[in-house]
Amino acid sequence: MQDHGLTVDNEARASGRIQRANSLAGDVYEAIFAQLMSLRIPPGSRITVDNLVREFNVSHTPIREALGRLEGEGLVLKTHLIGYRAAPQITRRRFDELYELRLLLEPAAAAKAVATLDEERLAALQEAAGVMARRVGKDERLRYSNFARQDAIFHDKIMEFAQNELIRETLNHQHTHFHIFRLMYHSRVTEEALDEHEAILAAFAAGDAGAAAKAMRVHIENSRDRLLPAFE
Amino acid sequence: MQDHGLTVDNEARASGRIQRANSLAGDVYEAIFAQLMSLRIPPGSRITVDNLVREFNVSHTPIREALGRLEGEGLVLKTHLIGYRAAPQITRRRFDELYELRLLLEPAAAAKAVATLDEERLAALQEAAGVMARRVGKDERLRYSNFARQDAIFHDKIMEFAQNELIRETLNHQHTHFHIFRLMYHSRVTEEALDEHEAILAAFAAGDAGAAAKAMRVHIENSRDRLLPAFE
DNA sequence: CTCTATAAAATCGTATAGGATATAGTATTG
DNA sequence: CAATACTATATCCTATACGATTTTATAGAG
Repeated sequence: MQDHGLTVDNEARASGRIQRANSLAGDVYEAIFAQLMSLRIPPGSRITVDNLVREFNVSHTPIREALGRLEGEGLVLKTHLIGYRAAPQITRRRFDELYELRLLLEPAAAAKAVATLDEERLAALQEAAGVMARRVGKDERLRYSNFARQDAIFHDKIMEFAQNELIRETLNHQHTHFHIFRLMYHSRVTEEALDEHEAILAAFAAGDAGAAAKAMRVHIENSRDRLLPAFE
Repeated sequence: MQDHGLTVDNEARASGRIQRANSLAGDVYEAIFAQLMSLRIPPGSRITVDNLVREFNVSHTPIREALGRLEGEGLVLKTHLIGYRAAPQITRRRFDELYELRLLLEPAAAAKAVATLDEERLAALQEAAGVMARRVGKDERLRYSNFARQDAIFHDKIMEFAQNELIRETLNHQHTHFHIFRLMYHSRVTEEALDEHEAILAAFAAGDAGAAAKAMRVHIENSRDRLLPAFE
């Protein structure tokens, strides 16, 4: 048994659960994915198999398989006899397209989610909205990172309640690219974003589908406008 | 040089174009993809690496890489120590979700496309609408296959004119799954579908965005209802 | 005859070595 | 100094071996 730096699941073995350890290829996939999401591999940079072989202490085979999978997800590009590289940073055009997509899907989802809400779900949304974490600011960078994560959860929870897994997956997939973009130009936490989340919550609490859709639309449009300066 | 059965590009060599032959992994990917799309590998069936090794006369490495890519695209699933298998047939739930997604995106795209139309584009749509090929029926199965292809082109062209590549890619990606579903329960060509295409065309020709959106919505809803019996 | 347990076969996952080709940098030559 | 040739590096692909796991076949017990 070789010692590669990837996470191993000892818990599964210990707790008598079904023993189906992850494949090495799967672990490698997650490791590279994490590096892409954390910008340790910046957009557009080259990714060589040999470097990963040295870094993870793992053979070529699982690495190629993992890179293939990342290619299929569009997070990594491949050129024959050149090699792999991280997907380039999002363009202005792509940015606009993404927000157009979000505006078509998320307000409708918000409206649809209203019908499925109960006490418990509302509470879950309330927590995810990040209203609590509002004034926990010390390290600006860390604070932003928390905000980004909570924002993602909030939107995803709404998608979950809207009961369309396909749309939810589609948006989550796009979110990975968006996440990287947002980290590159990591801004500060905007109080407005939290206010907008509260506005959406209020519409949910009131059970007003139309208001929920509108609040979501306003939120997304404002979000877009807040990020737009990154392209200048 | 080994002799595997995969397509090689002699044209590139002949025509003095930039010489960048596909990688073997790329060829293998396309070969497997084609087999999935043509049902030679039916939904849910196992895909063993060794079988592909024998079939293509290619070593493990490029095959694993190609399978990884297909996994990333969701066309193939992998279970550790069990192996790969083709993605299962679409469920009723997924079917509904897909049509909900289409209804959110395609009518809006149709409306948006209207503004970009000119003579040339209208003609392209007219051709793709399949009005011409209406009465070219002999072999029912072949005829349906033609219809399916033309239908896909028609919808994609509209997405192209709507100028949102992200949405276009998203729908195209889903279409691969849909295509497989439709082939499994391959029905007959419905004259109604062609009528609906003409209705969309008429709205386009009139430059009426609202009517285009509505015609598209009606078309998608009818398409859904026509396929629904497959689940009973 | 059915069920269980063991053994054999098939498949997957991993690792390693090496040949072929393309790119890039360096050195040599005109 | 410029152009060409060569070397080093990196990549892709192949081949092969072996361990681990699952599946299948077979034999024995109830």
